[in-house]
Amino acid sequence: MATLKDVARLAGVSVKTVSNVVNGYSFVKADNRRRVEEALEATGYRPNLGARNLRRGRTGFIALVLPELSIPYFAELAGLVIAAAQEHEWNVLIEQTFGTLAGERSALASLGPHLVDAAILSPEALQVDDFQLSVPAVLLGEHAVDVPISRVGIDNVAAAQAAVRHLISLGHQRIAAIGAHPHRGTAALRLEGYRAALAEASLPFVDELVVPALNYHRADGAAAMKSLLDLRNPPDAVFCFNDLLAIGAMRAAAERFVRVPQDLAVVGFDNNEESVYSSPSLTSVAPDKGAIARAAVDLLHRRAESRDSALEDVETPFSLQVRESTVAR
Amino acid sequence: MATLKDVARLAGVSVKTVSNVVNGYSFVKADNRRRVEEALEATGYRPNLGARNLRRGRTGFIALVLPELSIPYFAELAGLVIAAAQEHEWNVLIEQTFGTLAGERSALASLGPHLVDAAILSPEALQVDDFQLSVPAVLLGEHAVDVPISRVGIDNVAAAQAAVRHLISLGHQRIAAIGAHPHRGTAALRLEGYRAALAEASLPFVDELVVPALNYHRADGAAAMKSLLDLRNPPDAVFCFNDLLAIGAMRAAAERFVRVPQDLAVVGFDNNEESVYSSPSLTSVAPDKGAIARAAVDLLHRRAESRDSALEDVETPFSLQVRESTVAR
DNA sequence: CATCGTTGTTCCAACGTTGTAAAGACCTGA
DNA sequence: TCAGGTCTTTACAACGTTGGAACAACGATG
Repeated sequence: MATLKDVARLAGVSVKTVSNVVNGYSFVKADNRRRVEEALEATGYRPNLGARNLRRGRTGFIALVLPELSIPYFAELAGLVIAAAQEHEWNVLIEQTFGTLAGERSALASLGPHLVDAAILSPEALQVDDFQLSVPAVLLGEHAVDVPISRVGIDNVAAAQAAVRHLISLGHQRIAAIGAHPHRGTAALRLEGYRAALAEASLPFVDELVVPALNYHRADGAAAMKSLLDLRNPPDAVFCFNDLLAIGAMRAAAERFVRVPQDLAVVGFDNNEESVYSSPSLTSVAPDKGAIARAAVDLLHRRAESRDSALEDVETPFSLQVRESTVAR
Repeated sequence: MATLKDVARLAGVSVKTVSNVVNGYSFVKADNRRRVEEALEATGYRPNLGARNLRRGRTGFIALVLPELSIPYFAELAGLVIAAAQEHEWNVLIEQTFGTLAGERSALASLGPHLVDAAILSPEALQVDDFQLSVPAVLLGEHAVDVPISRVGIDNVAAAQAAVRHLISLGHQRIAAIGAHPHRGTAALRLEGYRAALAEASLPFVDELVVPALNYHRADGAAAMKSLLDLRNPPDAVFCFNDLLAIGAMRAAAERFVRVPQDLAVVGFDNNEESVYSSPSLTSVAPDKGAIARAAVDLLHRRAESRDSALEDVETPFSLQVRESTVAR
């Protein structure tokens, strides 16, 4: 592989002059510039990014720490983050934590400042003490704990409230929630939104209608739904804290011959592509994932350029996509 | 951030001795080793991978070039590749091509030997001439074109044949295929398997029952299914070349009040998690994605270590997961 | 006591790049 | 012609690491 040295020899100039041409430095004589460009072409020179970054004191990578790529929300987000990072000449290094404390700790530990210039984190279990970061970082979703790191995400309380309001406006009274979680920050906020919507409609908050879910996978939604259908007095609507739970819930309902939406209305959260094509298609809270990805990457870029580190809290927009899984009673 | 120099100063030894300790060199006096280890601990030293790799002439990264992370098959695969790469101390750099020729070319072009040590490719449109690679590579799926690069994947002909045989064994006679594609290697092979299964059962190959799909997204499956349902004599079963097409097809069928599986049996390919929870759940060809990821990474590791470059063609196992979308007529 | 091999440590160079400073070429106007 | 400036190019060092050679200390051997 050709190096600057090779190009320089071929063009009959110094290494630095070639470097200057490559980096678009203005003051290069037309004649030399032409010769260098020809030599670049002839050798097929490509800069050694490792060496360049070593010299420049950066790595050219940002980390994206997320639970699992097999969760559609994170897969979609990862794709958008990669695209956004390209704008700033960043490559993305994806670390999976599988939502475990150990996984998240080890991911964070591996993030030396040598490996990445910055990090986007989507933690689920981390404690305050764990956030000893050596690079600029931004949290996605919500502050699981009170920690001085910037954040990008939607207003989870308002979004959950909008979802439940929608159910209430359709005439549902006995509305369940699936996805309560002891440590997850977003879960607490969505529950808060659920509570608020019930309260403003003077509907009672019923303990047995709030079902926890540990992993937010389809299987968890199915299990939770089964337990709801086993109640003496089952719900007529259910708000799931993500689409996978909702898909699992709809599946469980179908297995019990409970019809969605006639017997049971279902709302999800995340607006996965999958939910547009399910039968019935799923009403879902739709965060603007592209906006989240861009905001996170841009924020890190600003942070990495200037050393100022004011905390930011970027609120991205969301909407409610109404589909077949919710109809008026 | 601490460097070897800092640690050396603190421990009162030379930089190289610290390097030796870090790299597990045997001949270090117990006393020095202890002091160095203490200093490493105290400074929280983490090696600068960029510098190490520059010196060692490697990058520590492999590229994974795929169409889109928002396609569940590739998202799941990416997660598994990341896990497999970790075993060899490799990080994974994901490049999305969106299945376009331009995207694939630019991804390949950006793969200088400085950026990655090796590459895993899942091309869909590349031509023979494009495969001028500067690093060891392996193709996933199938050789789109006849090119001297190793490959990892299942026997697509046999897999498709098994899927269609299954439909035939259930008594279906008019079996459609969705997913034909002019350039995609796997599409041709799956079509071949479809043909073979029909032939061995002495069923006619009917042109109008083979529907092309350009992007293998859910929307393409829905569109294709609609065109099939518009036929004067619609099929009683359909074999889709991936699960997304099948999900779209099932959705389109539902919109026309065609019942799956009673009126129409559907088989997919890829065995996405999504297909286990759809209603009805989807019968699907299940490649062993973990085996594919491991085989690809291991192959590249062998290739990167030793300079020998024998072509390999690794066939990974698959199975047919029979679910609700297929029943006997 | 000289020699040897083993063990342990250090010095130097190099990976490919770019910032800095300095040197060289060229032009302008007096 | 020369001083003073503007362009243009170069030499050198450095980023943090490791391979190799050189060197030093040591006990064992003859």
